[in-house]
Amino acid sequence: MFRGRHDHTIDKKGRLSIPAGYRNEILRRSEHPPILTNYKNYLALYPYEDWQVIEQNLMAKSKLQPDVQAYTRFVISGSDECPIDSQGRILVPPALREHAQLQSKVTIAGVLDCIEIWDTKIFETTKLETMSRLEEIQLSVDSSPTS
Amino acid sequence: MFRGRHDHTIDKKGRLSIPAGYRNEILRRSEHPPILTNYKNYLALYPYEDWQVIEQNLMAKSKLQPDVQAYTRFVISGSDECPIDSQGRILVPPALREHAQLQSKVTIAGVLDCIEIWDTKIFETTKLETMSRLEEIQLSVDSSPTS
DNA sequence: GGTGCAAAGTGGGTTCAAGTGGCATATGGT
DNA sequence: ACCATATGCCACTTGAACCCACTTTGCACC
Repeated sequence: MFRGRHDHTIDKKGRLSIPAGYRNEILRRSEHPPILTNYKNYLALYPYEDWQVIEQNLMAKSKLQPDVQAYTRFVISGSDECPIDSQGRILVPPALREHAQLQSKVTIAGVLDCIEIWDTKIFETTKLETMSRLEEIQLSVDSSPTS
Repeated sequence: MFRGRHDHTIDKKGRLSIPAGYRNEILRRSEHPPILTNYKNYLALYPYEDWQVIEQNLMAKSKLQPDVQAYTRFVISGSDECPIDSQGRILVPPALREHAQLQSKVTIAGVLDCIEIWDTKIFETTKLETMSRLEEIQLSVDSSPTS
């Protein structure tokens, strides 16, 4: 399980060091390099096996649904293997860097089964937005279906 | 069960000693280090097993629901393992220290299944606010559902 | 009631590892 | 063959884990 928040910096070459704890957890879970993918305005890093579950869930959906097609295209075409180098860093591809607007200050957030990578400013504003609607969100979560 | 209130000080390194009684209770309940997490404007420390129940509930929810994502991100990225050191202290991570505005004077409150950690000033004003609406709050509690 | 002891809370200093930037070497394309 | 880019490697800095020491408080025993 991934938890916690770490504020790191991404260098001009797009290298980003993964917090040591997460790193060990990723290596422990799978031999394969983890997968980095895009979401709305952030990136997410999955241990390989966990990512496969996501792919299979998408494959199980009807491909005739336009929204399924669009979502699958978005998520899968925006994903890539991201091997961790000997210094514990990943190289974030330019396209993903631009997608998430990563410049220098980056916030790395553990979210149970994956690690999210945000521009720090965007993360902060998103957090404030969540906090301002917290009671409403809690009720919504409480009544939401299980997967 | 955790009860009572203790006023402690958090030092410049972010170390905070846990009242001896709570400490023993935490160690009695689990081998694993407890989990510290953020709420609206304070922190909460859970024995590991109790925290796992919270995580399991979140994991069971559909990850495609935006509100589930937002809530999970807020709660889990705002949480961390907080091992108790040999002097009975925890180290509060910088992000959490800032979140709860902990500077020096800290109030530690036992609240049944967890321990809450507040900036003393904020705790006091919140307490006054609660007292001023006490009858109203009592009625609301009385009519609220059991989980 | 006073004294001594033990436990709890607080502070400082040292060591070691994690994170970061820069340099050097390899690689690939023109 | 040369240049540009990417990858691997090294060194510096900062912060966390650990250890030790001091102060205060509560309790027990004289």
